[in-house]
Amino acid sequence: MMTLNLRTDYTSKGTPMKNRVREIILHAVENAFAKGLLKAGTVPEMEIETPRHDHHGDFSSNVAMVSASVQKMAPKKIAQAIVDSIEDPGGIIEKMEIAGPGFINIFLKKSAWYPLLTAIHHKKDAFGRSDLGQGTKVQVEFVSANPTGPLHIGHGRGAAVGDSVGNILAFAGFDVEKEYYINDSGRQIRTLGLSAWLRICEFLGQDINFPETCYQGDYIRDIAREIMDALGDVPCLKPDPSLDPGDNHEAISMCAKFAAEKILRGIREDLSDFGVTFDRWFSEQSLYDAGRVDDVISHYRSLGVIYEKDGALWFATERYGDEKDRVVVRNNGITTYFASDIAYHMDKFHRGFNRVIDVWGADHHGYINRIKASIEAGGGDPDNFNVILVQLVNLLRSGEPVAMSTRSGEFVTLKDIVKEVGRDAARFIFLSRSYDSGLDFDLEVAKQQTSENPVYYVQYVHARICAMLLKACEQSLLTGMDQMEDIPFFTPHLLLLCEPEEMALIKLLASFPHVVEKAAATLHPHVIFTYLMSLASRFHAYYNQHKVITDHRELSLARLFLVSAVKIVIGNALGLLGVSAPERM
RNA sequence: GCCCCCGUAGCUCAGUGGAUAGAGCAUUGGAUUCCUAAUCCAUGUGCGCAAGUUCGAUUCUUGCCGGGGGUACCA
Repeated sequence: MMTLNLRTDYTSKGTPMKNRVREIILHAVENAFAKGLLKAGTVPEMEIETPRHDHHGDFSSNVAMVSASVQKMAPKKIAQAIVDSIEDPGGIIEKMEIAGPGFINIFLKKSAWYPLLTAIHHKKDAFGRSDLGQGTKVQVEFVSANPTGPLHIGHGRGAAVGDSVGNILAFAGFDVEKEYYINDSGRQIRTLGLSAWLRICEFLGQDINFPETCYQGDYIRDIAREIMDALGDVPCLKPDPSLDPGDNHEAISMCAKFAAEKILRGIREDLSDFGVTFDRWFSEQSLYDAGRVDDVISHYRSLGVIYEKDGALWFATERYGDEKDRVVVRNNGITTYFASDIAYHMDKFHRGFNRVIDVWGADHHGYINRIKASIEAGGGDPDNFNVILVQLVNLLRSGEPVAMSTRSGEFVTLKDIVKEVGRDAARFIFLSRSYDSGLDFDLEVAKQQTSENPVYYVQYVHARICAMLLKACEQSLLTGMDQMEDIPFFTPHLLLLCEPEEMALIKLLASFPHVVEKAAATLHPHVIFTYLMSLASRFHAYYNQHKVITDHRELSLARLFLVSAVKIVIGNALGLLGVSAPERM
């Protein structure tokens, strides 16, 4: 079974330019049918693609090749018939060539591209938006770390991915809600309470054997002290030599509640410092309190999907493709996490989400099938549930692995990382690779303000352009920073933009909406990263080769118009990744 | 054993059913009287192996090899 069984019924609108070319080609095929150059019929599924190489044109179509079997003609002859039938009322085509095995390569006039720059200035921070999602309600749930300890670097990657996927989907026309699921129920929370309680007893002078299964980190001691300060007068928190500390259930549950709330506040704060906020924090305990878990169990029991065996209750997930059936209530009467997960995911769909996306660590992949099974058994469509599995992060310092052990409590927290390397650098690196691959995160590299660090490479573009706009203002080329965005009253002579580097930049800007759609359709934020790197590279090359502000006033204005369009797109793309676009560096 | 991810340049990784597979780092050599050198330019015998589908496969399928993660009445 595919991990990411994506819905494919979101059709890309493509870029306006690509669509115009598509229409011209399709019209030419119809003409060729009418003229009898080709056998009339339907046009097979064809593509208008952006070729890798400039000398293959601005766009290229494989229509002749995919038509070969139907037409029973050589692709090149079909291509010739189509090219001979082209009509171009808008006059956007410079020339067409038939190349390779039968590609039709289309070269557009430079003038065809200029309106795009105006469009970017009009749309500003909305440039790149689309209605791909058509308002589909989608929930992205991510991080959802248990409130038993601080967030670590793996959570950081999940946070960056989930937040960015949410941003991208919203930009692509989905109605997005971001949610954090709090596992505030169950054994881990009890263990947390026990850990804190034992530390308290230790402080109070009792001889304690601190079990390995308890949380070892120093933060537990800090919390224990806080509990003593805040609740020291509560009777059950007094030492009682006649009672084994592990049996003081009242104290343990009081400590658990206090500790979980304290840790959760820390998590919220760390995420907020990381630039990640949620629309909703959903408590697992609230499902139990509302009886939802029991309801779900009895519901599925009545459907015959949950059955009793060996004193436990089992969910028949194997019927729906899982490896084996799974326990929902153990023979000691305690529910498993799977039970509340079923109720939780049912609740998501009941809340009206048409699509549910969970971001999990890759070590949880075994859960996908059972959750899908529970959705299908409940009459839902498991394809509306997607799991993004985020592979592990290797934390390095100058190429050497940083020792991390959750059990000993010695690990670098997300907070530490953000403090050391900064929010922008951390987020950019987390999103620099596909989450399908493991990620090396080197603290020293992330900290460096040099070319080795991609975040500065991209942010520098934005800062450089801002500096230019400022200079233009000082020279009275522009009357204010807003002037460039005041398009209805001012459009420079864009025909002056005719350098190859300028055309390359404009074409790259034109592809941004398509890049966003691709990122949204595949749920892959690194697509935005890759785009940013190539746009930044194009810009820096242009900057080094051509002066924007020159003695030639009209040319300067046209170039400022171009680079401020670059600034807008860089800003929009960085925003999707949750990275800031500084005005100076 | 079974499941998931990965295998592309010395290293870290993008990418694609098609026409000459890219970037960063590293190496070596260059560029600044000039809008920020956190920059640019030059520099490369690489798609793990083997079958299959296809007009065409690095891309899709299967098998194998190698790395990582999972495989509890744990979370």
